[in-house]
Amino acid sequence: MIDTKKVGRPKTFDRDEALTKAIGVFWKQGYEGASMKLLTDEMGINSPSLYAEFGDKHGLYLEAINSYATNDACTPLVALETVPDIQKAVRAFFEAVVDYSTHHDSGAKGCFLVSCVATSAGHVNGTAELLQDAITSTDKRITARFEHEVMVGNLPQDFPSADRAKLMFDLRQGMVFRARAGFTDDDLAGDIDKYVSSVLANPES
Amino acid sequence: MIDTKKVGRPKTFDRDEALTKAIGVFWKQGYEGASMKLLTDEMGINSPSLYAEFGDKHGLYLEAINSYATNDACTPLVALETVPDIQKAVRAFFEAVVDYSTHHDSGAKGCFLVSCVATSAGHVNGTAELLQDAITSTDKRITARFEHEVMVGNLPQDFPSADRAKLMFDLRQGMVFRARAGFTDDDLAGDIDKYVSSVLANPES
DNA sequence: GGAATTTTGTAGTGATCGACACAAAAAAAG
DNA sequence: CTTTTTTTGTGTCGATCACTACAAAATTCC
Repeated sequence: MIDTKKVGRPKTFDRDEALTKAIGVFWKQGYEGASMKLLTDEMGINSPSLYAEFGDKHGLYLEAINSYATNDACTPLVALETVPDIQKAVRAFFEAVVDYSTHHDSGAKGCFLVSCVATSAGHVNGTAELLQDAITSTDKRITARFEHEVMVGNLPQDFPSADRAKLMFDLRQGMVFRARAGFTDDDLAGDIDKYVSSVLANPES
Repeated sequence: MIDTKKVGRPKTFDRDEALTKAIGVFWKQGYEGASMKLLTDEMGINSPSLYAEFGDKHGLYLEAINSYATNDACTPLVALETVPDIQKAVRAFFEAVVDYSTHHDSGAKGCFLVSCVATSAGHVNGTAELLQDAITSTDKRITARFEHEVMVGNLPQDFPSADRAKLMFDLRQGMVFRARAGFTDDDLAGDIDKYVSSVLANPES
């Protein structure tokens, strides 16, 4: 019953597709730099449709952040959580980060949260809170994977899961920052080996 | 002969002070979010003075980036380069990062380059290049300090100076990102110990 | 088929954007 | 004191900003 018929003229756009397009515009242009004209042109709808669907530009922005945080931003996390071997899993995480920060479909470089939302956290209502949530939940998901590996004996008992999770996520911000500045996937790929080693290194006595 | 008398009505503002104020506005609001009204109000000058001094908004922005890159952004680097003991030097670097990303005079959080310029790198001419330069030169300065310590025997001969420099700088981006999202100095200070250890850890066999 | 409902596209709204024209003001030069 | 030079403050430019009023179009309901 998903595509239930409704009274009235049917919409000519898909909500999620339009939201995805909006993310790309915000990502490239920033919040204020993403004008309504740029947004509606890229989303393929007229502005009255946008306002009827998302309220206003600010509402669209918050929805874009939520959508990104629960989709795009998660692909490296999914890689980390699904690859069986922990060493390969951490590698897969960084590889996914490098890949989408240099080759995203929208053409934008870096990370939407780091390269756009972080800026708006200084002055756009509600964005700092969403950022904090995204960071905290990511820390926890990475930590959970490490703790699981400790429990099954693939990482030492004294492995500091929470600390290394933060280290791993913070290293990611550095990589996507470089990607935003114009470094290529080849530039960044060279760092992955060392970063995997540092993340999984045995705790020093 | 610095304060040489010149013909004509004297300026009522100091160029560097005005530029510092402008950095604060861009940092908090982003490039497009920093309107001429916000800028001139904060800088304490009228717009014709701003245009006479900096050309236009874009010119002011590029000068702000250069000024920041050669002043504020360098205080952690100076700490790293001046503290004799390498362990304490790396710690001082991170402590400086935490301090100014959570308590900058302007009231802005995070890092101007990461939280504002990185966003504009997607669409404002000339900014991506300045970012790349800042990243590359910082990598080199950190590397130089490590190489020196290797030479004098305070770090092992096989210490991967360039790799650890990148790791250290990338970790920094993660910390300032957290600061921008609203994490406090206390939140971030707890990570410093572990990050120093990871940066200076002996290479694994 | 006609009424009801919803979305569409057109064409704007006042407000604010970045940028500037112009003349008064304030200094040195002659 | 007059001239020259430079900066100041006021006022405003056309363009673009986010946003919306309105009527035609497209569907279901009865």
